[in-house]
Amino acid sequence: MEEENRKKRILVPEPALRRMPSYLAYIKLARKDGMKYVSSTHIARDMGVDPTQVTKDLSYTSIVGKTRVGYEVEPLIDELENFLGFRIMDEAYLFGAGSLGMALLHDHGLKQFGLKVVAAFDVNPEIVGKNFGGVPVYHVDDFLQFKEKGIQIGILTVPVEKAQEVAHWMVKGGIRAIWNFTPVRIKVEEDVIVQNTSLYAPLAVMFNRLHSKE
Amino acid sequence: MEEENRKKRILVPEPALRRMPSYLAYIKLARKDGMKYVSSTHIARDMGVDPTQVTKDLSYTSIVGKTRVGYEVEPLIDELENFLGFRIMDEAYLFGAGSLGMALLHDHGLKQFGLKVVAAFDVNPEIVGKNFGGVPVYHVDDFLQFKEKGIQIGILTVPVEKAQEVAHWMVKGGIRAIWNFTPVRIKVEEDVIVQNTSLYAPLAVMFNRLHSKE
DNA sequence: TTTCAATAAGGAATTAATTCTTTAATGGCG
DNA sequence: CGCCATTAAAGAATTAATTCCTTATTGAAA
Ligand SMILES: NC(=O)c1ccc[n+]([C@@H]2O[C@H](COP(=O)([O-])OP(=O)(O)OC[C@H]3O[C@@H](n4cnc5c(N)ncnc54)[C@H](O)[C@@H]3O)[C@@H](O)[C@H]2O)c1
Ligand SMILES: NC(=O)c1ccc[n+]([C@@H]2O[C@H](COP(=O)([O-])OP(=O)(O)OC[C@H]3O[C@@H](n4cnc5c(N)ncnc54)[C@H](O)[C@@H]3O)[C@@H](O)[C@H]2O)c1
Repeated sequence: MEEENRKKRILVPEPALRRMPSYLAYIKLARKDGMKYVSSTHIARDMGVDPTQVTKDLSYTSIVGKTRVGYEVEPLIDELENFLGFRIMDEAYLFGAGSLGMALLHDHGLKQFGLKVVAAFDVNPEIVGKNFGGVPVYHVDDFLQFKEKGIQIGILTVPVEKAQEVAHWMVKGGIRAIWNFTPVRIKVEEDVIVQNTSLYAPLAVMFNRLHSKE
Repeated sequence: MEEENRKKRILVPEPALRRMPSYLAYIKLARKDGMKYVSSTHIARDMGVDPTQVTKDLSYTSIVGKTRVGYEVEPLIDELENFLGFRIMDEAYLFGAGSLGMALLHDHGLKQFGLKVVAAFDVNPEIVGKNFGGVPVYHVDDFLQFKEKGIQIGILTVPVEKAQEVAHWMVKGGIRAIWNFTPVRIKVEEDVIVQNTSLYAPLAVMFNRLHSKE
């Protein structure tokens, strides 16, 4: 029983987690409009989703709503940001400081969501040794020396044909969670977390839906 | 019966569609390595997914595999690209030519996936009237004049507080599919396709999984 | 030639996610 | 004060997605 609990802990469903930032964004807009309470009904109506889904999603957090009025805006924002991990600043390494990697390096938004890139790794001699927005770029071969720093998150923005190899290297150097921007899915040890962010995957869905309308 | 068919046509599951580009990327790598055949077993092993899922996903296309050897690489790439709509060039308008919008405007990758941005719309007088990489920027107020062009796809990269309003405007001007990059979900007519691409949503999942490991 | 291991593919079973239903609470209105 | 409409929340029912199971096929090895 206990073993089961440890292995198959009840996780928050991934679809719910992925929707939560959209609630957060909505509620922040509501705050800007001076609203004190928001209800799942209103959230749902404005976002075009099912109201019980909003309720259920929010119930995974420790937020409790008030019957007849909904959720109090300020505490809801606090709780959501905490729950989603946007309030604790996690440090991360970036692998592959090319056009996408550089964009992320300069992206102010990341910090707002609790992620701070503290170093980048690349192979290109033109950028290794330099600094970009205060973030130093090292040669990827030297990465293992950074293992003791204990940083757990790695952003993968290398060319697709290097993705698997670099992912392996990342794990070897202590990375436990990989934010993968390459179009391929990488194979890593089972306990390493991978989140794929394929920019173009939504296009496949969009085209399919659009074209299947005749 | 027929009515039911029209309304609730059997669609390819969205999760399957979202995975397909990753198969495509993988198979292109295989081709580069000179492989003539790939099997779902190998794809699955290398990508760390279930082999029957690969088979089932590919079965939504018209591809047929060969027992004992797998799928022929060249036809599989052709069929996948066609099926995903990456071979037909769709034209699109971009709304909000800010930092993200500009990046997409200059993104060479888009064309590779069958999307061509032919015009952008903004309100900023500093960029309205100018050209960026051959793409003219018009004032968003003038958008309705473009309706007759019949372009169906719109990319939404305006500030979050303008998202709903601009989305409405897009639909009014004939847009039938919105690629939404803002963190909020927008509400539009039921027959308008929306694909949300929230860059930071995967972070929520990653943090949750990482932190729930104690 | 025969056997065997690897495979696709269809359908069944299972699991996950969403939507529906019911209940209880309560603020606002008459 | 008493009703009513609105809401959260828990659990049931439904639907969607994934994984498992079975079958038939076939290239390669013995
Ligand atoms: N550019 C985009 O808009 C975009 C969008 C979506 C996805 N992607 C994906 O992101 C990845 C990177 O794209 P990009 O456009 O930035 O490519 P890029 O070529 O501009 O950048 C890749 C970087 O990785 C570095 N690199 C190569 N081998 C390396 C190694 N072994 N270790 C560390 N670094 C290494 C290169 O030196 C380069 O700086 C690709 O897989 C691409 O498919 C890019
Ligand atoms: N920059 C990023 O890396 C990033 C990443 C993920 C998501 N986003 C989201 O994408 C959106 C845009 O981000 P950004 O960083 O490019 O912002 P930005 O402020 O740089 O750009 C927004 C652009 O929209 C224009 N605009 C404003 N009102 C408009 C209107 N009514 N019609 C047309 N255009 C209008 C502005 O003039 C500006 O050019 C935001 O919602 C943001 O949350 C941005």
